[in-house]
Amino acid sequence: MNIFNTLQEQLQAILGDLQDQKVLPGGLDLSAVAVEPPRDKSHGDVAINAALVLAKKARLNPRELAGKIAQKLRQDQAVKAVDIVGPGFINVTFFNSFWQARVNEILKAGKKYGGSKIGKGEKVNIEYVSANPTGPLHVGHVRGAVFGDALANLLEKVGYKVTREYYINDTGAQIDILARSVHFRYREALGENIGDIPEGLYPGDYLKPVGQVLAKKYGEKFKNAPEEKWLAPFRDVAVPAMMALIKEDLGLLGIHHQVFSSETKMHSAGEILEAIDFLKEKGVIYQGVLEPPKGRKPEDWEPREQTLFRATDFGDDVDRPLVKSDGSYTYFAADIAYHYDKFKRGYLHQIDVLGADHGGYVKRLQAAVKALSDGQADLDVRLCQMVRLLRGGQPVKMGKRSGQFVTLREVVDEVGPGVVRFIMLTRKNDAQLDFDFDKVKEQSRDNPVFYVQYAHARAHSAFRKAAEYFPEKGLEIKALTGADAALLEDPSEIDLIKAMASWPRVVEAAALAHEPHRIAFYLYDLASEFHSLWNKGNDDPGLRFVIEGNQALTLARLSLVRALALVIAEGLELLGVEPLKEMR
RNA sequence: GCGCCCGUAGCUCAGUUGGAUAGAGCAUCGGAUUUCUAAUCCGGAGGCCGCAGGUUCGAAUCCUGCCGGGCGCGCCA
Repeated sequence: MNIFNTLQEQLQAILGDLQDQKVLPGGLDLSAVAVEPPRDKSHGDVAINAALVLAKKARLNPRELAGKIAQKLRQDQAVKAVDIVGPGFINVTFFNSFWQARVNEILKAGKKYGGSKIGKGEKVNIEYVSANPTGPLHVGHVRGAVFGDALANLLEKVGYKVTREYYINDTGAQIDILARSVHFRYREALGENIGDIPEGLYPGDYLKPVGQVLAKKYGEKFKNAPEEKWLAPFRDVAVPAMMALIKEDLGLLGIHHQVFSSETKMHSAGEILEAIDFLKEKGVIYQGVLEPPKGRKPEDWEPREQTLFRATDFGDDVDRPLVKSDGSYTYFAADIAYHYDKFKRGYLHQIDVLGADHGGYVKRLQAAVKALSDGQADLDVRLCQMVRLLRGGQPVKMGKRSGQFVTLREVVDEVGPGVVRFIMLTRKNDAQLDFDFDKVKEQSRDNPVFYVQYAHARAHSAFRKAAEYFPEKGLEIKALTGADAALLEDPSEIDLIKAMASWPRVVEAAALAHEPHRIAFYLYDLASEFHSLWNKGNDDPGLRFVIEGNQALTLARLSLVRALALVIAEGLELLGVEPLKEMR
């Protein structure tokens, strides 16, 4: 349960009563009324702004209105105090017993704790990675991959029906380059000395196996044949081979898409034509000439009449071309068809995760979705900024021309999947991120992954310790739910419970904002709260979790620790990180 | 020239979608270890939230204009 939502409902009922009693006018807009944790702990447990928000419309003094609301709030037995502070804030403080009851609630909810149904089972399509199938994934792809996957988890947690999708850009110039590169490897596999792979082609060794497959399949048939003979069949072998590589790479991070959509299919199945016809009927396609972009030297600019989508009607800056001068469709035309396809498959919520260099692409995509769905569907485009790879504070050099990227596999092999995933989510997606190999392997407070994992491991350490003293007593959740939570009296213990009580609210807010990094920050704060409590036990042995000879107190405290471990584990799993029970 | 993102402590960044006296970590200074794992904790110091206006009970957050940085700008994908 989300205590803030519960209180919000209570408050709405109170405001309804006040309206019935003509204290407040009817038909008030209550949407701005917020129930939230105050920043400052001295301001109680929950802050309510209702009086401030409503006073003007009700023509009342805010403090006076606050008094009327407060009076009703005080009738709740869990409420210890209701204070009216400053201009009219209502601060609610609960009895310890209210917080103590939360522990059992968390244990009973188990893995479901923090989940909700605000998604109402609605379908969401989240498209991420979508790297060109020309080679293995490199670091540049990792952030979007992790971000998209964590966001998918998060949306599922709050009750959306999520589809993880990958759009395969399996056509166009770079795929032809792939096929040509593979042709060299094919000749190599036939025993020819090919020397260096020419400039402009993909030089990577990962294409050698593809060459061998082709050699086995076609023998010498295409060895000296003209390109138009072999280009298509080589593409048909190379692309699936690259997709297999990519899926394998993603698997290293625990990422598995459910749907793979092909750009080629958009072209060949006439889906582009269908989408454009559909838009034509709506009158948003026309033949026209674009103005050259201002300010830049339009050296090779020639005015040209082309087929345009009236994107400016839907918030874009200029209308966008759909057909190239050679008569084929633009990438954008295929993308329109693809998003139309998603709409037809019933996705009214669509999310695209793209690199920040695609920022200029966002408006036209949203314009397209708006046009295609008559405004029924929404598209959120999340842009992931670059990751700077460092080693000991120094940038890792990557020869872009030689194709010597640091691969996803290399990164995962060196630091492990959990570390990669967590660190990628320690920044907002649109902020640049430093990834320092040395730092992320460090085992200190500097390193948020270890800090959080260590808290989880410490919790399990307490269970192990308890098992020494109370071997006969089950310490599993079932036994702990019978513990007497009233024994949890220390302010630090109550603080820890409060932190855990806000977990559902954090999950909900992170999901709605499409910001999984909030989970990482929350976990860090929660871990900090736990480490603090742990250390109190060092200073004052009476505050340790395991108290020899006092089984009741030990059980109560272990129930708290168990709840903590549950929340951290669930948070880590949302991020796709495996919680560790031991870190020695 | 236009559009999007960004500007918060010396450094790296949060800031609960408009709340109260702006918070963490690093670095710095001082303290806690016969430990349920000190891989941790407690405390001090550190701020014109880029600048200037505006909106209102209330602005780091919303609006406008500047300054500074990043990305992008017809037939690449």
